[in-house]
Amino acid sequence: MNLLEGLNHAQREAVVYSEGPQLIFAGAGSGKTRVLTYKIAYLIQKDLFRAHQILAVTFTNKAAKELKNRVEDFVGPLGKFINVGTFHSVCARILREEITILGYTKNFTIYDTTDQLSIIKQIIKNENIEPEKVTPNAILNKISKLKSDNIMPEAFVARKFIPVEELTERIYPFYQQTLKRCNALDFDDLLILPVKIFKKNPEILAKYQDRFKYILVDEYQDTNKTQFLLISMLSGKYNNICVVGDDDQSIYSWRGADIQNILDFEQTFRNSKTFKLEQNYRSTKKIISAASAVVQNNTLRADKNIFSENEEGENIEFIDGMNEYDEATKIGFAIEREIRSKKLNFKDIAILYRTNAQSRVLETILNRQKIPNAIIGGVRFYERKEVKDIVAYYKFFANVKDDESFRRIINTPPRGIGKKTIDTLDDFSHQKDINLFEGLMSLDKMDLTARAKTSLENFLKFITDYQKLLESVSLEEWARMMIDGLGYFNYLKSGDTEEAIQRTANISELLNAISDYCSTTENPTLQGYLEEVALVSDIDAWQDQKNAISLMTLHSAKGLEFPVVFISGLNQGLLPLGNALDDDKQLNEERRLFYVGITRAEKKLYLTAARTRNFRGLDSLASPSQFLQEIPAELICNLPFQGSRRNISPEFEDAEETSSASIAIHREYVRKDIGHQAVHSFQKKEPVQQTTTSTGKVPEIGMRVTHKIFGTGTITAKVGFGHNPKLTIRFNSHGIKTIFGKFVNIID
DNA sequence: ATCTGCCTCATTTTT
DNA sequence: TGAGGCAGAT
Repeated sequence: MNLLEGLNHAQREAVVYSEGPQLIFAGAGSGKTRVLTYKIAYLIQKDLFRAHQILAVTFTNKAAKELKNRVEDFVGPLGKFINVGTFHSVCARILREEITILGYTKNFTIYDTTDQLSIIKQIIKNENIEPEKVTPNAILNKISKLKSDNIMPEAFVARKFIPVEELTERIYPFYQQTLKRCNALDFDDLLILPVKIFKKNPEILAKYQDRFKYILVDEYQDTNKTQFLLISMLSGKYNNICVVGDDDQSIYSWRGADIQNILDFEQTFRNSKTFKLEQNYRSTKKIISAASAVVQNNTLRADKNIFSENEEGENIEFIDGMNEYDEATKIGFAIEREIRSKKLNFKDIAILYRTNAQSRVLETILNRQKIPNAIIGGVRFYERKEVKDIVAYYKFFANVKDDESFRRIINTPPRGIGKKTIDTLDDFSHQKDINLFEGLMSLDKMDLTARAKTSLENFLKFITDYQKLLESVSLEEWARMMIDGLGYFNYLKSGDTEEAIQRTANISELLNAISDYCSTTENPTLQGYLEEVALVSDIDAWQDQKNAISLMTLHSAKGLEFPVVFISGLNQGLLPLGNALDDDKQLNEERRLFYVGITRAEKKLYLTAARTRNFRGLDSLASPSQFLQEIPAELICNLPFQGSRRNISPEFEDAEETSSASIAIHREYVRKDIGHQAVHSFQKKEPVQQTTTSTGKVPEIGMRVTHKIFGTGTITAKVGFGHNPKLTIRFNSHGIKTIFGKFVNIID
């Protein structure tokens, strides 16, 4: 088969070029994956490189798998020898071979964010550091940021009088030591340690330069400095590197991605050649026009002109809800209409949002409307308590130096080892600078009660027994036997409560996943399984064959496409997100995120917003996103809030009153789960009850009041004057609400 | 040692 | 709103 058929001119040029560094600017929907696949197949077919000499780095494991399969379609079984993976998984593979040179062992553990945070908190405690209103989270973010810039503790100097930096300077060295003592790596270590090894050991670098003679990197706009160093080192000898990306789709600067990597490519890699794919095959003309118009508002972007020769298409549709429930309900109705009129399947439709928290309301309402839906992300399977417990055991068996897992399992299920005993062990180990498990080995030297000692000895025996067992039975069998030996099912109260049933089911699910792993992997190991678990992304776990509406964040949607797309929550403060509002750089990134969202849509795009939203239990006014204005009016129907309504005007305040009252009523329905009808009647805009008559008194802070729905409460804040100011009220049984004065009665 | 309930606090996106 | 931390009860 001729590989070059079915490619346009620009795509063909990009595929065929193979004389050195190559940058492909690939606009959204321009056939990027196609070019990557064809290019790899071309390199192999033309015998320019052997399959195993090619390294392709993708953004998700799912994309890696797809790429591999598609290459195999062209070049046959040979294709499975190409090296494909995410930066993190490729690096993990390198480290499994080379890490001993840094003093770690090959069975290292990969720590997740919870583990990282826990370490920071312990350091703060152990070193008696006064956290002066800097959260552990802020420190962790700072450390991660440093690591993505390839700055290790010894190279970091804090700027004076910047508390986060000063604290980080103190904590970072301890943090890194702790990881090493635990034989554990965080996500950033996976990238930074190979760089460290390559720098110090040219012979090891040379080995990998010869192993990976041709390197391709997808989504290059989202690489950070460490990733850049990695690929420039690896490609340093043969200079065969091809990167693909789109600066307009850079959405990961918050985790260190540096858009400069792609913008500077031509200067950094000498004799490079740049290609541009500008024709979009995915979306209608109207969608592309809207996307271009929006992104044009950004500064600092490479010059490009994306166009579509597809049909004109339908207008973009704006939907306006009273509140987020109303917004979701209207999305549901629109989905039904789309499916009926265009004979679509549920899986042809996606709802995108800025934050995971938004999925809850959408899910509730869609379920009520009986629209099958699947949430990607949110509370992940491996984050659930029972699953984390068991996985912590597995992690500990794979690497007994893993103190974080040790802490988690030492008394779960409860075996009589309490806080005091653990503190003793902790102090002992900390003083001797050894792992908790090593400390446990010399428990005779500790000052403990006989009872505590026995409990610890039993635990130790359990561990050694099952360590031995692991050597004599298959991983799959062992995984189950270990859980049985623990009595974990009993601990879950083998029983009838809804919760226990769910948790037991999750453990079974976990065992299934292990069976799956064992039967699809050539040489299954505990450590290999754990690595897979640590590096799966939400999208990797997505079962796209299922016929359901997909709900996911805009970030997760990168690289995907759907005939019909809803972008929800187009409110100021949400998209763009709150603190991006006064920072131009961040605002640019939010806009790119919106751009990514728009360009996921093939045929029809809906943009939705709500007039009020509940934030942390507080109903508050929401104004439409500034991005809506950036879409040319002729491309969109029902654009609201035009003219004077942009700013909060008296007219607008009225709207708020009615809606906050209806929200209260609505929410009460939801609470009582009268649900279905409630939502529909809400839809029909039942007249709002203008209930209470004013008592004649002016509400003041500290007064007790009653409300028709929320009962009694106390006024804690007031905005405005007279009989009808905006009040913040702490209700006895409904928490804090913001309500207008005329809806409450003052108690004498 | 373990459990319960109250209080406080909050950035959001993910490997 | 909801998770996590902590004090006090069992």
